[in-house]
Amino acid sequence: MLQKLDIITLGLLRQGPHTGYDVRRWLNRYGWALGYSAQTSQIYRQLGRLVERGWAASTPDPRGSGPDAKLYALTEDGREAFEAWVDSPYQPAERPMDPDFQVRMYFSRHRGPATLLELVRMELRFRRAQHDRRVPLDAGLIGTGTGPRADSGDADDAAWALEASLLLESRGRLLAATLIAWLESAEDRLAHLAAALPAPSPSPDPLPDSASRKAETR
Amino acid sequence: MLQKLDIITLGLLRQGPHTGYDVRRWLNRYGWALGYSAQTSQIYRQLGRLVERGWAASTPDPRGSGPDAKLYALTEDGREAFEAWVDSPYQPAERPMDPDFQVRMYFSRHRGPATLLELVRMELRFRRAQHDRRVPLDAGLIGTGTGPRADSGDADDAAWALEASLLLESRGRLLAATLIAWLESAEDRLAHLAAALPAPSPSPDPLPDSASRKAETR
DNA sequence: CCCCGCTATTCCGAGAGTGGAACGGCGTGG
DNA sequence: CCACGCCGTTCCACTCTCGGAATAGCGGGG
Repeated sequence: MLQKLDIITLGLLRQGPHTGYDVRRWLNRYGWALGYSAQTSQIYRQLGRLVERGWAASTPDPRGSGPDAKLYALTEDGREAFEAWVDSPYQPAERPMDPDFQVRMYFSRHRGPATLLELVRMELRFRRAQHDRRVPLDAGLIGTGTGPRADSGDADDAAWALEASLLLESRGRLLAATLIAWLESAEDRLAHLAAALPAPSPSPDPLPDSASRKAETR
Repeated sequence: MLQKLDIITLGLLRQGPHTGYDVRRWLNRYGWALGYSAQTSQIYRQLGRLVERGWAASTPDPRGSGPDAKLYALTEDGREAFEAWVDSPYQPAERPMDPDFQVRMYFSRHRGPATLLELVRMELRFRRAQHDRRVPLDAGLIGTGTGPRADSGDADDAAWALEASLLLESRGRLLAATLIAWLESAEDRLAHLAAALPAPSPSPDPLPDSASRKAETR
């Protein structure tokens, strides 16, 4: 199975040849929107893996300063593997905040609104069902039966512990509700767009180039 | 350094002896509030690690059905290691949705509101700063300069790609804003509670027992 | 003049996590 | 009676990820 970093590297290389450093810069800057980040070492390892699998090839690219850069470009196999992934079935992740969905959405967008609409709908269905299944935390705190409590502190402590847990639980519920709300509005938007332009076609877009360098948002 | 699962197992065992299955059940049920989940195999491995380090000891506990269960209990060293972690400095994670904060909050709650208040404030400061540093995604899509664009599709495609990216970006911003809002309200709440009860004291609380079994919320 | 930050890549050990599968006995509902 | 779900543990082969350090040359600011 293809991992997140597989997709990200393939997806970025699909837009044209890039160096490991380009990928790193892109991730440091925009990774937040995907909820993903990666160590430098990992990125280069990943690019190495792509070459091993024959999905990318690197050509040396001399730079004015420092060591030569390696420009990685997708091979035909790589392109095929990537497109095969886009067509592969999507299974929403258990953890709602995992990058899976965002990665899928970002790197499937060249297929047009209809594809994304389907994706969003699948995610929405899954998250709604998941949301309904949630068991309140306090049940885990209070306990409903058998075990005779060992040594519960005074009532104040128990009350405080419950309070704290409920606070934390509210975080989860709030974020889940927000996520669902966003999915709903995205569904709306995409439905309109899909109706407007029915024909999809692939097109590349660039990574941030060195001209717009500055802070790497670390 | 202690990992999340280290903390979770230590924190749960601190409340009294439990089997690997108990931990698994707890995680499946309530892990969502922490944004964390783990494979069964991993839990047992983790418990084994605790024993290796001398932080827990297991005693066989014959059950009516199936194989004997192993009841894991914290040792004195384990308790110390756990409390040392509670006192250790907290460094917010890069990725806002990583379980780090929630784990910290949940398993520090026995220290009382003041501790959590400090924790929440640290997290809040960090997330606000991070939020301000975000670079809009479209800058990464449009590109500002040097590289001559290879073959950009027609304007429609570019417009659509931007549209899709902005949609995804709005998800990130919305969730970040929601998270910050929650942190603010939590700060409020904790400030009140801390003012009300100044004296902290540790107290245990139970895992969900078998009486309240039912669905494991998968 | 010196230090810092940016570009750019490489290497490595350790262990965390994935994604199953296997086994067995009990109780329950159909 | 049979199937299924619950309880409970174990094992495995990877693969991914973490974290840090090392190297190097250039340019700019103080």
